[in-house]
Amino acid sequence: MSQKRPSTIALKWRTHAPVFAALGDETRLALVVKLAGGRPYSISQLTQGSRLTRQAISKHLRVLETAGMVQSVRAGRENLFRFSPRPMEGVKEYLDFVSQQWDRALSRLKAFVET
Amino acid sequence: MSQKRPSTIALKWRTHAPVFAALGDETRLALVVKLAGGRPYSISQLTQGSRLTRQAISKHLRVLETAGMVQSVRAGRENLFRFSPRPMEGVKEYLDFVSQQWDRALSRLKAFVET
DNA sequence: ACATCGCGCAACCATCTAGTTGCATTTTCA
DNA sequence: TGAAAATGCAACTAGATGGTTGCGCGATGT
Repeated sequence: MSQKRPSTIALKWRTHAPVFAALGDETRLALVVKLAGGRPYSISQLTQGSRLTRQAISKHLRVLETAGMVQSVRAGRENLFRFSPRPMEGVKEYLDFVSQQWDRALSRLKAFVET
Repeated sequence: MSQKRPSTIALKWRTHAPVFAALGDETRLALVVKLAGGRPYSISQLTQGSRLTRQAISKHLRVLETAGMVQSVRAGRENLFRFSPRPMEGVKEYLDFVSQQWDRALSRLKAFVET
């Protein structure tokens, strides 16, 4: 948890923003949660229980795939999608970085007030 | 080991998705990082150094504000914005939850393979 | 062999979004 | 008092986004 990852993180919103954007849709967020359960699902399976069309789900999966959060493998006539954790880890690091920034700012403020 | 707790977290993408969406834009992500530095900024100050219009920045700040990530206070003729950490904390929790789900899935898979 | 399942492609549509410009309003300060 | 600064409000545009429907095609199972 305490890896010293310096300023390489700071200016990478160019790579992180698409991941956040991919998570910014309720449908996609639900898909991510389901796939993070470990089991791969086909498009039709993921469509089951959602009142959306198969095409809609398919499009959402494409978005997640281009964001790198999901990988697809063709298995016969069906296309299996499985979760891919790396982008989310990157995004978590980023949020931790911002939180740290904020916490340090508060500490400085507190130190200043107490003088 | 299956805690029946997670329903408090699991089904909250309805509240988390807007925060992710707010972070899903490069401009807004940059604004968040800047404001997380601790110091409050006015709209004009935040516009400085960005090739966007003041109105564009203003709109982005509105988006961040309705997502709860930023709070504004009127100070004379200028409007000061400061970072608000709670939504980001919630989102971090959520990502941790998904990661845990994934890690446990991997553990189960490993245990299964090793039998 | 053939019906069916799962999928991709394409067109189409409505709405949202990011951005602009123009103008009005309030606050500051010389 | 009056100019300039900081903001708000409104209208508008181009392009992205989320969703649908229709059709065609390769894989599957009986």
